[in-house]
Amino acid sequence: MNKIRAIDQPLSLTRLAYKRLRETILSGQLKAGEIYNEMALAREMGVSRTPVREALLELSSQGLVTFLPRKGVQVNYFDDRDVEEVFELRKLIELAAVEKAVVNGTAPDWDEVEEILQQSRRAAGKRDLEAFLQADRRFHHQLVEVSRNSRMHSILDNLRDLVQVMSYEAINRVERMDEVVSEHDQIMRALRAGKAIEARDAMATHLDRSERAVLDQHRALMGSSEE
Amino acid sequence: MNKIRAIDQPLSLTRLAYKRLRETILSGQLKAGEIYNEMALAREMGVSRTPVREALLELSSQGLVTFLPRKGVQVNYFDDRDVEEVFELRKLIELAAVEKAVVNGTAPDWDEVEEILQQSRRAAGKRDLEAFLQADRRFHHQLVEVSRNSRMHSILDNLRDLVQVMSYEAINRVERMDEVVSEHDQIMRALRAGKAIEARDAMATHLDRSERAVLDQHRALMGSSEE
DNA sequence: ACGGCTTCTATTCCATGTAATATACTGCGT
DNA sequence: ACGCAGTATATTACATGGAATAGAAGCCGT
Repeated sequence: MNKIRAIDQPLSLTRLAYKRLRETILSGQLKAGEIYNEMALAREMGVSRTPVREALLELSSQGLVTFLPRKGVQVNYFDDRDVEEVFELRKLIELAAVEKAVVNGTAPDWDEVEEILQQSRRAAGKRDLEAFLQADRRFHHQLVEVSRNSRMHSILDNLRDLVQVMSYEAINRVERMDEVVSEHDQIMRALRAGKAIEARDAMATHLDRSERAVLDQHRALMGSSEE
Repeated sequence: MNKIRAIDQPLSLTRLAYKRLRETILSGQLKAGEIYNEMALAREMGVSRTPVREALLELSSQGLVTFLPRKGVQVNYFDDRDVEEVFELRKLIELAAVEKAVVNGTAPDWDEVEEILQQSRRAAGKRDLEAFLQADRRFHHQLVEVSRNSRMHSILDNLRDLVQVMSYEAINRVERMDEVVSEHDQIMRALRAGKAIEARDAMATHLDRSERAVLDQHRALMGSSEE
């Protein structure tokens, strides 16, 4: 052990504030485009301004909020161009990841992914959006996991956050949940069969469809989110 | 204009502290592995602890420093695995970027890149490391620029920072400077000729060689940077 | 001499105070 | 009624104060 990686910072108010703020943004409780102020946020969570500000700083460098100098902190909103940029990156990373996964993956890895797939299938059956999103996230997460590149991993996590705020309710359409499950299934089958090209193609199809779903929703809401 | 992007934050002490700290790290003035403390850094640059801390927070989320809870802030050091991770990502991004560049690039774009190449050639001739690094950076920067994905851009900037601290003096070997110029030349020629595959291959070769140069230097210094 | 306990110190982490500033509002003059 | 100036207010950006804690150093007993 000659390397000190990000040490556990078990409970720090900054860390806590970060987690809570991120969740409230991802869940849509803090609305995109709205401007909030540090003091109010701090009061609401019962800590001082400092840890809240530090948490917001981190969220800012992840592209979730923007500091508006003497006005407050704005939860970012996204246009079509943003969606395209994010999905372009996801394709780069995740397509490469599945190809690597075919080489690196072992049976236990596949069993793990299979288990996650089961969870998302159950969640889709119960129409449990929260659980579904979580399982969906873990599925993609796990595939990048086997490619063993921690930086790729954290970039992807960030991109997933962006996708989630870009489209909190896009996936809510019931058909899409089932579609996603079946698309994941196809990826999984190709992976187990060791077919790199097929796996890659299946992932590409999946990401393209997800992108389209997000874009369609954006268009549907057009005009309502203008400032 | 319906989109407020990162507003200019013209002069803020935090921004200023960030720039200065980043530069001192990239230039090796703050040494990898060493632990510094906020107050001393703040005193040295004549501001209070707050802006310095906020700057360090940002550097931390970019992976340049690590907060060690009651000890100080450590400038990150990197092992072979880190080098591999970073270059794996660079390849993903930059190879895709050159392919897109062939499609998107216009004559003015190529002229701009050519101009940058000239600068790096001159810098290499004069053995001016500082100027060379800057031109080298601009070269890669410009190629990603034409792919018009701002997020890809900022990720690449971050990766370049990491490469620079991983190997401040690696490129110092005079042969490598000349090699780099010639490798860039080859990429450039393929781009102008509109040959996507060749451009991609040339970039792949370039990145592979750069990675090797960094790894070689790491191996050469083996043992001296152990803690 | 050495191990364990205690004290001290350095440093972050969090809280709060202060000043600058952009925006909104109010009132007056025309 | 409308525009403009002046003022008030809300909010950050920055500074500083206070508390907790991890690690080092010293001390005592054996």
